[in-house]
Amino acid sequence: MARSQLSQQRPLAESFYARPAVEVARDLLGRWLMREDRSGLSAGKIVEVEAYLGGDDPASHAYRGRTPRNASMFGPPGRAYVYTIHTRFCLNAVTGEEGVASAVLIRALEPLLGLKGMEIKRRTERTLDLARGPGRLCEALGIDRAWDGWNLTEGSQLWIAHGKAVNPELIFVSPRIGISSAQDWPLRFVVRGSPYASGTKRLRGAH
DNA sequence: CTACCGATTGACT
DNA sequence: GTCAATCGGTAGA
Repeated sequence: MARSQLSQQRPLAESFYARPAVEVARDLLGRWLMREDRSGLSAGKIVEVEAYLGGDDPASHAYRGRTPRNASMFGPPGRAYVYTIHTRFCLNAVTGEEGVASAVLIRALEPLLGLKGMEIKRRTERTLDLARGPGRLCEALGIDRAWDGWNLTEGSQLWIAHGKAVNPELIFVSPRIGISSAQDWPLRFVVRGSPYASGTKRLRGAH
C-alpha cells in the first residue's frame, strides 16, 4: 500500500466531530468509511449525508428528548448512532458537544475496497446498488445495532478515515429525504452528480 | 398491554 | 412513477 493511501486511512479525530452537525456533514463528503474484519478491509467514499440537529429539529430522533434508542446521540462526538428502520439499519456519526444531541446520517458510499464481500452481503453484483442508501450501506459493511455507540475515532473494525475532503464547489445541497417534518430545511449534502448517491438524477445534483 | 408509525427498500405499473 | 412489507420504538390507556 502506498504511503499516501495509508495516511488517508487514518481515523478522523474526535475534534473533527466536535463541531456543528452541518459543518461536519459537509466535511464528511469524500471521507472514507472503513470496515475491517476477519475477511479483510472494506471501504467506501462518503458521497451523501444528512445533518440532524438536536432539540430544535422536528425531524431528529432527539426532538422529543432522550430515549433508550437515541441515547448515543447525546453521548460524546465521534461515536456511532445506529438505529433500526423497517428491518434495516442506518449509521450516523454523532457530532457537537456531549449532552447536546446532533448527528450526521451517512446515506451513500462509492465502494472502494472489498467489493467482493459487499456483493455477497448485498446479494447483488451491481456496484451502483451496493451502498446507495443508508440501509444498503449498512448491509454492505455488516453494520447493525450492535455497533450503536461504537467509537469511530480509534481506527479499528469500524471508523471514518481522512480520505480526501470534497471541494465545497462540488457539494450539492437539498432537503432531507424520507422525513415528514422540516421538509424544506437544506440539510442534505451530496457530491454533485455522483451516481452512487441515492435519489433521482435531480437529487444527485446533475443538470 | 395495544395502537400507531417510520431518517427504507424492492417489487411492480 | 406507486405501494406494501414488516417490526422495534414509543406513547398512551
